[in-house]
Amino acid sequence: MTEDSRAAGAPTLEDVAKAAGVSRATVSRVINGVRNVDPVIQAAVRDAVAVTGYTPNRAARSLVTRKADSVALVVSGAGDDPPPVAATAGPTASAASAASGSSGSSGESAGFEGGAGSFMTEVFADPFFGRVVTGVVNFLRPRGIHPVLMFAETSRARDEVVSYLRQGSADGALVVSTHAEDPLPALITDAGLPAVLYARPARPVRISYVDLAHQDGARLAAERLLARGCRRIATIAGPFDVPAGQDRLAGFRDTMARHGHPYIPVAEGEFTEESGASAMERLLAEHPDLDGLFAANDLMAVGACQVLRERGMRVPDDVAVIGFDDSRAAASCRPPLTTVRQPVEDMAAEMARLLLDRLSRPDRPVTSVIFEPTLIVRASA
Amino acid sequence: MTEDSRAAGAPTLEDVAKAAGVSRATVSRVINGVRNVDPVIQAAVRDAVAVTGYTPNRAARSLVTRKADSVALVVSGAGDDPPPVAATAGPTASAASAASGSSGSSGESAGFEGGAGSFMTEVFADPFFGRVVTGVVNFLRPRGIHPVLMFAETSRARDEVVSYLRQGSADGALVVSTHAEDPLPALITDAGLPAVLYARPARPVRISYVDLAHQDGARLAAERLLARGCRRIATIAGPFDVPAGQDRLAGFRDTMARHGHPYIPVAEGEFTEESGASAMERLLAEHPDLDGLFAANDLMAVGACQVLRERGMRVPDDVAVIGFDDSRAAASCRPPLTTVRQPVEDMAAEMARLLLDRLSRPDRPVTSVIFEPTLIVRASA
DNA sequence: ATCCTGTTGGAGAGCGCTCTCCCGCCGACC
DNA sequence: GGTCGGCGGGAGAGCGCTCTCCAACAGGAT
Repeated sequence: MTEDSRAAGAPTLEDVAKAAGVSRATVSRVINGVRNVDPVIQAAVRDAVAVTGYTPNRAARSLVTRKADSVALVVSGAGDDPPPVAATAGPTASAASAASGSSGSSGESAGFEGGAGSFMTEVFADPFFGRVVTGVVNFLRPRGIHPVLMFAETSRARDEVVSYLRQGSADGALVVSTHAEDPLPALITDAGLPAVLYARPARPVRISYVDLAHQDGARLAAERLLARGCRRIATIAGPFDVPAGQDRLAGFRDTMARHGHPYIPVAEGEFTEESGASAMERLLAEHPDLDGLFAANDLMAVGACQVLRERGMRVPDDVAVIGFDDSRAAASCRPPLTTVRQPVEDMAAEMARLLLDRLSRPDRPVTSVIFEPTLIVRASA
Repeated sequence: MTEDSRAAGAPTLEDVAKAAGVSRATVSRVINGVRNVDPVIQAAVRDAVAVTGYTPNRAARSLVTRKADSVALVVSGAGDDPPPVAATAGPTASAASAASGSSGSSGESAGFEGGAGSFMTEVFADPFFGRVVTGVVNFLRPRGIHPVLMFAETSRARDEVVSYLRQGSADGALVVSTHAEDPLPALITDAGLPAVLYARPARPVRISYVDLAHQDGARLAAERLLARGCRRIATIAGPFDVPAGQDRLAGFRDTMARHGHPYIPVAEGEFTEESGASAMERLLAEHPDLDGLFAANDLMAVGACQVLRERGMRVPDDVAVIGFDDSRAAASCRPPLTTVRQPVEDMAAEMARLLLDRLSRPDRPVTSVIFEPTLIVRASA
């Protein structure tokens, strides 16, 4: 408790004003640095603030400014709605679905009420999300804005997100969908609430997003494999129902075709290590003489490398392997993975920038930003 | 925009009251379910709410209730203060310090202003934090409380956390320190703000925390190794300046001593895979005939296993290995790691419970909770 | 009938802040 | 010397909500 403040409660503007011998309005002006205030009075006010230990009350300020100075950082999934057509609900770029059945792995712990533990566990299993948080926080923090973490994996949870935003608890939302066909973006825009997505939504929504030029990334990978001299090249694609999966495959095929390889063996994976391993096995069953592989993400590449090693095939000597994302897994893989870097932190920061932009000028048209990938060359290709 | 609401703005209680033909107070009572309200009027109010599309304004509510219905989830580090004595600043239980120099790994990305990217990247590198979030969110969500993510790795950032709490933007803090000697807990309690820590602080602070009975966990590991018939047992300890490191070592030593092994080779690690590997090498240099190993966390155990494999020593046939934490790394290790399970999700949920408890009854004495670990037996021991 | 108790709805006072007015003062210009 | 513009400060009206008080009324006991 600071001393001479009134009964119990924290000091208010009124208290500071009294201590400084000025009006509330003047204190407010000094604190918010608005309009000219006599330097002498300014000093007096600052002293009074220090003496009283005053901190502005955020709720009161929010009430009148109609801004919360916080944004919702939403991790959104497909959820419990009746699935429309394809029930495959594959995870999107880089969000592992952790179908791993490894016994004893944490999973949902006992005594949980929500039972939604598994979704969150999945989300954090992939280092991708941590990179997003890093990028977002780095951008928001210097601007005095804080992210509120929310999960929207059920329709109930989605409603809560929308309601949270409508209450004015957050000024807007940064949404990372882990699944295609995520209904949340539409819900948010329908409610007229500002939001920015990570990655282009599967079905078009009038909403801004940040994405990667997946096709270009796949092109880089293809060119690298070809330049290395690989001639019997296959690819492990991401889920076909996810834009990132489609685009990476399309970009890879196009480039290969343009270089005289119209037919490329493809196995579909789900962006997880396990699915990468099994895809590799399927590929090898039909094409045991492969000498080059492009996996649509690092996790699958790691799974593929493991299978190759078990088969006694050396990477990169027998088979050159290229991943995608430049996740931590890529660097720690044996051998370290050549991969297409997705600048996740920068992209996340851009999401935040777009959102704040939108907040300050709501009239502005909805804009999106596409980032260019780069090839990170390591040992595997 | 909902229809018949007034000019532009969202509908308010007043609007609903008008639509329902009652007073503001009555609408408020219906919405908050307080006191008896005639069922007929209740229905009318609910209809009016539906018609107007009313959502209560959180700021206005917070202003009068003096509650934010949110808590700060703070990841705190040692930061930029002059280090007191030991400059080692080891990471605490389960938070990898990611000193990994693997080229090209994300790290801080270009163009960042804060430059604090690396701290966050480190934090998320360990699945531990994701488990904490899972536990916390699972507990808070059904109660309508949301976590605001904050990082407190510099003294500036710490001040911002305190200020955030003092503003009433969050009702309290859940603090996860990644380093010993973290000044944040003291700052928070000095300001009279409610908080709960994950893990007992290195220097005693009057603050509640949730922790694991590390010594008991170490005892389980020791007993398991002994029961297996191991007789030449060593341990890779955590940093000596971290309570978790000390306790796990003490518990292990005690149990071994009680079973006639007063001297146990010890190598200090830093809770990272790399430090575990190098500790293993040091251990083997002096004791090439080891047949049992207890590593103070899974990451170090994984590093140790790698070294053992490189030396041609089989796990568990030549050397039995036990880790600690039951992190994802334990399950995905080859061979899967026998480990001491730390129920992180439950512990995190308990943190949240303790905090809410404290918020509802601030007079209550500060209480802490210690969880009991369990041994998870897999292939490595 | 009268009184008292219990129940239910309304009036209105704030919560702490911002921001629009408005007013007083001073210097400048005619 | 008068008028006027500009600058700096105060007064006060809310922002949307909760909650205390009070009034109105019903029903039972006296």
